[in-house]
Amino acid sequence: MSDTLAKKDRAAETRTRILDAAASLFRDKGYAAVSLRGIADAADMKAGSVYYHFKSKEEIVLEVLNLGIERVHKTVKAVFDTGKGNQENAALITDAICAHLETLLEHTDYTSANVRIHGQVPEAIRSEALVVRRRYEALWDDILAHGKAAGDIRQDVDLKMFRLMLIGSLNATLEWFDPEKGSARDISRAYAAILLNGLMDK
Amino acid sequence: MSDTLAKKDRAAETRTRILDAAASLFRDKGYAAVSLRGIADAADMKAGSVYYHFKSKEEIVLEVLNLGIERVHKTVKAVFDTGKGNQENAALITDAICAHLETLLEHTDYTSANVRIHGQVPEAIRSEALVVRRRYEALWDDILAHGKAAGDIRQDVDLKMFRLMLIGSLNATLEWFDPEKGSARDISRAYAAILLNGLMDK
DNA sequence: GTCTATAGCTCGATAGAC
DNA sequence: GTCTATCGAGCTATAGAC
Repeated sequence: MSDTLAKKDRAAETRTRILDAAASLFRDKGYAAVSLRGIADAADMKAGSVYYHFKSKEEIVLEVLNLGIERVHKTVKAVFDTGKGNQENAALITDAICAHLETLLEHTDYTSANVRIHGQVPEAIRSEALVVRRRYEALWDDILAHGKAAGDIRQDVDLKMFRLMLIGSLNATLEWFDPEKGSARDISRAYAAILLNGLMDK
Repeated sequence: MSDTLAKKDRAAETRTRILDAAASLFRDKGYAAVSLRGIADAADMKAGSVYYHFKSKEEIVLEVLNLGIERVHKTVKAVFDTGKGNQENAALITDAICAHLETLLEHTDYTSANVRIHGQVPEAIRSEALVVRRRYEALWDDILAHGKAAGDIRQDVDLKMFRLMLIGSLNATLEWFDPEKGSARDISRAYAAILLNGLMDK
């Protein structure tokens, strides 16, 4: 049985190697510009072998997309679950922003691949990926509703639009982030300060 | 001579038809997924004929990219030049945000194609397009410096980072904007209110 | 200035040896 | 489970007729 387990582990390890290679390439080049031969090369295999683990390029990209969202969802949810009982809302939202941005910028090609290529994949894949994405958006709606219920958020702000703006602006950092010019944590703090308090002096 | 002019007009008109078709397709499908046959189809020609007007797909995309930035640059610059002598900075920045967002969301496929595919084109094209893009970023640096000099902007805000965040968050609206659920103008006003004053009640 | 035809590649995916 | 070999399709770009 340990023999069977070892085999399963090896198969899973190869699958992961393919997915890692695909996520990194999709992130850098977009969906259409990445070939299965390119993915296979980066995973140290021949193109034909990839089809033993996945039945199509679309199946690979769907799994990359969903893993990307699930990882950031998990980290932000942990922050919210831990803090919602005992933190000020400003601190709680700041921590959630940091969790999203640090995962995106530092921890995984999957999350950044998701941001970059979600709009480029075939319609059928995009609508499947939207199911998982919507669950993450709902988490942010909960976080913001929690703050509004406590009276800490301006009553005239449209929270659905704010959530779209928030996630969009965090994801847009991917296009210019350079770890040599400032850490993900510093940028996260600065973003939170602007989003919570604004640009203008008063 | 009017004969010569008419010929030039017709040639220019065909060029424009190709660029319009390309901008719209790039915006919808990304760079690599759009073929020259697709562009030619949308411009009512055969693929071979496109090469009379452009020497490669890369030449087409570079022109689309640059026209996109130049159009938004022109509208935002007009707002700044008109308002900087006689408007409050909060109103001036709000108007500039509206000008950028309304051009992006309503007025031209070129600007939205630029936002979507800038990160997908071959490196040589991207670095050429960056020259024009940097001029637009410098305009925003001027707008923000003008506000800071007047003492209307918090002294602790890093304006370079804010400019990156601002343009990134405006461009990100492309991914979710739906004209049936709210006009570009309403979204612009809401964005400006959040960016200038923040989310939290005080 | 636009057409047809095609050269020369690369693509996703499959078949079958090992 | 990974390999080699290949099919059929679609790609950019070019050549040459009209």
